[in-house]
Amino acid sequence: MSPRTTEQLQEVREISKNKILDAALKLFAERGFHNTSISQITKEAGVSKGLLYNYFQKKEELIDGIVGKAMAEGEELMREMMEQTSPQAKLRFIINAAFTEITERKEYYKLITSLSLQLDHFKNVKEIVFAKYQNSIPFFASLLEESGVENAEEEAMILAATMDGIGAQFIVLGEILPIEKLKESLFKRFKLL
Amino acid sequence: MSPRTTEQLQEVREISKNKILDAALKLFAERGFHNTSISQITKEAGVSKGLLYNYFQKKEELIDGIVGKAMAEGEELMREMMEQTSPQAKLRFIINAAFTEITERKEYYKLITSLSLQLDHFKNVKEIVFAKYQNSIPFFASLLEESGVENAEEEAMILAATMDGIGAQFIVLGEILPIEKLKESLFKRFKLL
Amino acid sequence: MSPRTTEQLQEVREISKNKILDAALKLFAERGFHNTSISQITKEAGVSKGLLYNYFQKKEELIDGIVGKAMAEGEELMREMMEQTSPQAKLRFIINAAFTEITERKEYYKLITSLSLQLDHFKNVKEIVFAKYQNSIPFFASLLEESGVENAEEEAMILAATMDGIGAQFIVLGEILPIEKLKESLFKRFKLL
Amino acid sequence: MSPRTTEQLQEVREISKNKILDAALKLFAERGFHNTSISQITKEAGVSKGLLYNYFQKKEELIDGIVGKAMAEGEELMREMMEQTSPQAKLRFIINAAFTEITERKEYYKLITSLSLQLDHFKNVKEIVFAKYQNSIPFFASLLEESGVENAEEEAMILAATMDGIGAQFIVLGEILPIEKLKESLFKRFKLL
DNA sequence: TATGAATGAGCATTCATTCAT
DNA sequence: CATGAATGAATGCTCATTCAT
Repeated sequence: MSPRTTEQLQEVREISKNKILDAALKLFAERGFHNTSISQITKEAGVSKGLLYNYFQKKEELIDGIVGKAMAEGEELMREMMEQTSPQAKLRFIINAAFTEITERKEYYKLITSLSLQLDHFKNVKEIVFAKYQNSIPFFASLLEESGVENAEEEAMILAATMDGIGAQFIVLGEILPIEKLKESLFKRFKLL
Repeated sequence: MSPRTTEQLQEVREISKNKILDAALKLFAERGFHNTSISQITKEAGVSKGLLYNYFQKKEELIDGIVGKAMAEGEELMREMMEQTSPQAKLRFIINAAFTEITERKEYYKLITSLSLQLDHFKNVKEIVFAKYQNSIPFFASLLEESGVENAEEEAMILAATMDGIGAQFIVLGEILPIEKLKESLFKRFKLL
Repeated sequence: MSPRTTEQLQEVREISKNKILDAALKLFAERGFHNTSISQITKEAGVSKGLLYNYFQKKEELIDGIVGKAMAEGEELMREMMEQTSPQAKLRFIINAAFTEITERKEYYKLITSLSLQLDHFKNVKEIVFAKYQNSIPFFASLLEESGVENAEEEAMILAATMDGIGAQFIVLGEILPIEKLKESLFKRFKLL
Repeated sequence: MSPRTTEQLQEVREISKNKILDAALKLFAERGFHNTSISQITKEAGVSKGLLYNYFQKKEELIDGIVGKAMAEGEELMREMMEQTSPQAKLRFIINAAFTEITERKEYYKLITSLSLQLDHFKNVKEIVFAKYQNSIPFFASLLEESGVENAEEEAMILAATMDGIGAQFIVLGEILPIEKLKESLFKRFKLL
């Protein structure tokens, strides 16, 4: 009855949006974007269709939200990484985190990978990913350089590609891929042991 | 008066099947599997819906045909590679061929990559891909070993992952990725220059 | 401002469901199940295709609804019959009601008969019909027995079969069949005059 | 090479037509008219689609052929019956034959019954069935009369209806229906033992 | 007579999206 | 802010029918 304050409203909005986004993420990861209907999402979120369309004007827009969340999590990881002291420790931290992501949140990782391949259809996401890549490479390069690796920029790109490749192969091949062995290989190769 | 001979019929069928498969490949590559309708395929192929369903019982079955074609092309490439004399030349050939595929037939490569990520939905394809991987790695390993690379099996897996990763990144990033430089890096790294 | 109450919603749903069921019944009766399309039903009901599928998950499910209605009407008839005092009056009531149904709602009766013959395809309906038969025979038998008919169970079965047969023949032959004369015969035969 | 005579051609035509009709009958009986496709029929008959359409211009026309066969079988049965000497024996023969048909060729009987209900869609068949009924009743009546049954015409109609009803119920209820007992009842009722 | 490739209208069904309440 | 009934275009797929050979 009593009119809510702007902040309260804002908070309510945020809660609803998150319920929806969580549900969408879960279902997209489990079943893919095209095999998930808005109905399923609203049911999973315990929310009406109308409400979903209050916050997201098109199904595709949910993707923006999901990628936003993924990016935020990435930021958080970066912060944790910065607490490491040596460049080697930082690299180890990143690689470990990536491998954990790949193996422990396989479905989610698969979703993000699939979405990346269809970036043409998700314009908003595209620039975020581009920026991410162009920021990361120089940073990794500097870490590698500090670690004493030559041709650091090239090596950084190779490192990034190799990790993406391992991730992609793990999605496809699953346990056939000896992923722990591959991680050790990487550590050895970049003198991180 | 008399009906066509079995060979004539066979030929007619083959032509129609190929028209359909070519159209499907083109559209799937351009727009993705889910964003391509049967109507679009038959229109592109200049053929009726009914005819498509004479040859392919479900939309998914088109994938089998396409992957079959891709595999056949792969076989052909393998044969060409075997004409190279030294192991280094063979590896160079493979890597060059892969990079050519990635850059010159980007849309097709993207399709195959997308499909791979959805292997769960394309059971028939799955085993083909698994077999392919499990045959390739030992073969690459033997070539690397003959080239004087240590830990050849591990390195073969890393090489495969790196190339897949470069491919995936190229799909996403396009010309931003300095793909020629990466190729040179690989050649250097595996002593193939 | 506020969403509709549960009761309002329930009512709206019931109205729509009935519009659809009425249209389906009419068209199925006129043209048969297989010769009636969902489009025709929704057009007749003045409703969208989507709405029909909100309430009935498959075309076959419409049959359940229709049979449900028929059964409900049957129950109502049974109640009216029970108001008759003598067993003869009860039997007369049932036979009269059946003949009225056959002649005055011929198309509907034809539909129910057709559906019965295809019970294999309408599993839900099957058990209802089975139960109906197995309950009715003993009841008719007891009425006949009270009326002084010997071999009441056998006679009840014969009576039921004869009435079904008259109904079936009326569907096929129409006015050629001297249905009033047949009714009189039945009444005479079972001493109901 | 040598041109066939008119009779030979005629014979070939008859053989093909019969193969098709047999296949159609079998499949319609097993799966129903609407659930049987022309493709299935031609496959079952070992014949091409084109040939089928040489002989039958529409799917519906197959029904004419099937009913024709059924009628021919009926004629044959009538001939056999006429070999019986007493009217009682003739009636017993007919009733026995009908019960055998119902129980031993259930699917076929079901098909004929279903078709009868849809006579509106199979115009050609309609008049045949009408004629059949109008010829049969007086004949049965005369047999009953000779057997000493009163109100023979009425009783003949009741007998016909009862048998049709038993048939219909057997289709629906199957073994639940004590069909042997019903037959005995009929024999008793019409003094045929 | 006989074949089967080819057609395309038509069907059941799905689902993103809207809007009155 | 929140609801869910309602929409209808679009989809994958079927099948009676035609016709060049």
